[in-house]
Amino acid sequence: MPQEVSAPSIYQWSERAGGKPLDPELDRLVRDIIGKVADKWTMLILEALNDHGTLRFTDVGRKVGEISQKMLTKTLRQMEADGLVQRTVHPVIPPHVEYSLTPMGRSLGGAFCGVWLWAEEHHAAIEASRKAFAERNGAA
Amino acid sequence: MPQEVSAPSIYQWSERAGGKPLDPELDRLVRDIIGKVADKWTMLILEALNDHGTLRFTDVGRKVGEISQKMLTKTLRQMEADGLVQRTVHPVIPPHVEYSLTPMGRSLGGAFCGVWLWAEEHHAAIEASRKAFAERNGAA
DNA sequence: CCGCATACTCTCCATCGGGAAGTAGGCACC
DNA sequence: GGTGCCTACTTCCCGATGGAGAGTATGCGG
Repeated sequence: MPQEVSAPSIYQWSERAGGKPLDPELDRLVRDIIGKVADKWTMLILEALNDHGTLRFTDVGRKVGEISQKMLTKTLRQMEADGLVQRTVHPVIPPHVEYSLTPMGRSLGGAFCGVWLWAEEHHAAIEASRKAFAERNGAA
Repeated sequence: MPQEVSAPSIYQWSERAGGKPLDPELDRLVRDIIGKVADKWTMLILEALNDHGTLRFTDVGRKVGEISQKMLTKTLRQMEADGLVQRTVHPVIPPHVEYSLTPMGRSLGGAFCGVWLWAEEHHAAIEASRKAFAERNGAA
């Protein structure tokens, strides 16, 4: 896939950021962050922890619903690395680990709020669009 | 992974939606939508089309940067099905296909604006957190 | 005839996620 | 003593997905 190596990417960002040009390295970093956090599981976990405060591993899974232990582990670990959640390990057996949002995690949850609202407002339109698309394309 | 079958999921949504209870079927639909749109490529394509208006297939790819033809095709198709983009086919050879945002696509782009801003504001903190996490965990 | 353009489609292969089960180790109960 | 329970992961098998690269159709121009 051909790729522009000139300013358009910088132009994009400068528009959104109100005129502040960003260098390609920062551009890559922001994309990496988006690639990590703009993710269904991250969003659901942010919501679960935002709603309930501090939760243990299995409780996070319960609140999120329908997530494999593997994805839960993976996502929580990424979020911990990114500084979105705080993981507190108690030195006991059985293991006792708690997760809670950091202030940065909470602010990301706030940023995603509009997206959740958008999905709720537009679900009917999307469903209708999908139906029309399927009919136009003779899907099974 | 155990899963709660009772009200908590409804409780979550009702909080965000300001008291409006949602049924499990709607819950599932909203999650499906989030799973489809809360996605790096969708976000980047939304931005590219928002910035540049109408673009041809290869131009979308150029503006987005570093995306495989396969992912570009797949994502555009999903967005078309969801009603986020309009795909206009001209009956010519070589093929001439244009993509542009629908009003709904534009509104989703607006909803994601806060997330982009968040990533730009917090990239340094995330980078620092990742570094500290790597040191704490003896990563290679 | 050959090369070019475009918007996909296809192939090979590496990576990732789902589903299910395994693991460690203290505690309670029989 | 043996067994089961608990928790937070880790591991295994296998199908799904994405990356890289090339192929495809077809009219036009040199």
